[in-house]
Amino acid sequence: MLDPDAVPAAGRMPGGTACGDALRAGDANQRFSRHISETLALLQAQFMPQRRIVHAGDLIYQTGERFAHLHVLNSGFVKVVNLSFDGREQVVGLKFRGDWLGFDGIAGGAYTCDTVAMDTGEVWTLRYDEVLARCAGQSALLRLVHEAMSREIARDRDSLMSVCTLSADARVADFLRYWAESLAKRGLRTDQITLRMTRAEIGNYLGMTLETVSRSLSRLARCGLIEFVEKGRREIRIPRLQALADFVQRSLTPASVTLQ
Amino acid sequence: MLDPDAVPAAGRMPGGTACGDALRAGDANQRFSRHISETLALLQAQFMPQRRIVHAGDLIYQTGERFAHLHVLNSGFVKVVNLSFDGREQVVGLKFRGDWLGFDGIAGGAYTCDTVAMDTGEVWTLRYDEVLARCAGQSALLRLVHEAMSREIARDRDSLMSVCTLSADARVADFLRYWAESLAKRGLRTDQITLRMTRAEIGNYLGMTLETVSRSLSRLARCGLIEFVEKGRREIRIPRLQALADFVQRSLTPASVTLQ
DNA sequence: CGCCACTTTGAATTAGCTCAAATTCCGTGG
DNA sequence: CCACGGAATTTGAGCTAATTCAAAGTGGCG
Repeated sequence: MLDPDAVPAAGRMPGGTACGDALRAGDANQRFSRHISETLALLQAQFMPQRRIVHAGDLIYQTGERFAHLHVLNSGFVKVVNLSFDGREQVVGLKFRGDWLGFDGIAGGAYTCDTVAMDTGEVWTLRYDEVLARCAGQSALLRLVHEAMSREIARDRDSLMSVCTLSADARVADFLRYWAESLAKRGLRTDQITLRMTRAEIGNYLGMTLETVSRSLSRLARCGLIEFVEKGRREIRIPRLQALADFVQRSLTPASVTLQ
Repeated sequence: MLDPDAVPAAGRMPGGTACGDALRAGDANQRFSRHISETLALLQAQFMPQRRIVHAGDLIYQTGERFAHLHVLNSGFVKVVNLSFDGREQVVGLKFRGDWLGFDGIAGGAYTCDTVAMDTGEVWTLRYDEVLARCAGQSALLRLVHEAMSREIARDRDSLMSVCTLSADARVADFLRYWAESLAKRGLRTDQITLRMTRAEIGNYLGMTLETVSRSLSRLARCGLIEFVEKGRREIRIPRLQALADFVQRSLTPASVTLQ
């Protein structure tokens, strides 16, 4: 039987204690949260963006649609879905408050994916030509846009690494960890998260079947890394976020400990 | 036994003939090739970039290194490798002439991956602050940089989709198709390509083992989709690029035809 | 209340992995 | 020029993680 508490602070930074890491992470999250708020404030002041309330299932933009606008998520959750012309659908990204949408359309003049709201939220829409024009005068804005694109590139690579190197259980654990971390960066609680996706969507995003997602979640719950909040299995408690991260680590050591 | 010629023009655009598609693709490639040349000319004129010759194995920049420069590949081939702190290595991208390197470093002030030359080539290095400064005055440059980032985002998503939705054989076929297409876009011949990567590197990039890559290549060769140019199995002939693309399509239809 | 979408779990199957051995290629030094 | 050694590749055989197929179970909502 696996004891998730056995390896409490799997050594990342040689000198750092688990507590120290947590504090530092907390600082970083606060900084990021402030960064988001400042970004939104700046955009609001500069652009008077068109605001739109979206509900679960609403399309924000669509593959093939002519690109003319960038969007910023002020609240809610969005999934990014790539469609191949042969009919494959692939969830390729998740977006949270403060994230930008639509960069994919810049190069070809048309969006290359669908973006779908997974919950009620507010999307701000900016004309790209206006963004470009103001970037010229305002280096702060320019930096901000570049940083957003850069983050997206780095995040996409992490996704690929996760899919390519982790087992199904570890991928699901890492997905939950990522989701919780994204909430933490926005100043939200992370001990309890509400998945806005079905098992099928999660599986699609992680490159596995919905049954495997379900089994992995059950295994993670069985050994106490997560708990299902009664009634509805979309609500998940994460008693110790670090334990999830540790599990991902352990799952790829040679002397691999597995869930049971 | 699979006959790859059985489905010569698997319907993509309803009204398009295979020939028409090829011509249109040819046009697009020429446009892109010109676009690259113009980009390089513009950068050369604007920045007098520092030029550096790299050889196979040379590191262009490294994970953790302070970010201050963007790079543009003037010639050669580069792989982008993500390193996780727990020691995993993941090839997350391939770069060709005209591609930019280093966007990942913008957000955090430090590069988040290694970039390694796979062949002799020339890298141009630009100071990021200088790029920013000139972007302010020159909308053409600004557009250009944004387009490069946008392309990278779109491409990364395609990678993820490929890994998540395709079988091993299809993934290898799609990898070869992508490589050939990248050459085509740069005005190079695509009927014969020299892989600059070992089976292990390809497998890492595609999320499979080196043995599986080898087996898939053998299968693709057995049914005539590719041919090994004698002496050394790095050189691969692709008699009909479209046949490779068709194979990827067919491999995911319900009535799936498989290699033998 | 009953339908429908989602989820869980089991059993059988399989694609891809691991381990192992043989082969080929290529650079190096005699 | 050829022999040697290490790295890369190929191929086979057995195994296993994840898939597929199937059958319940659960919850939300009209």
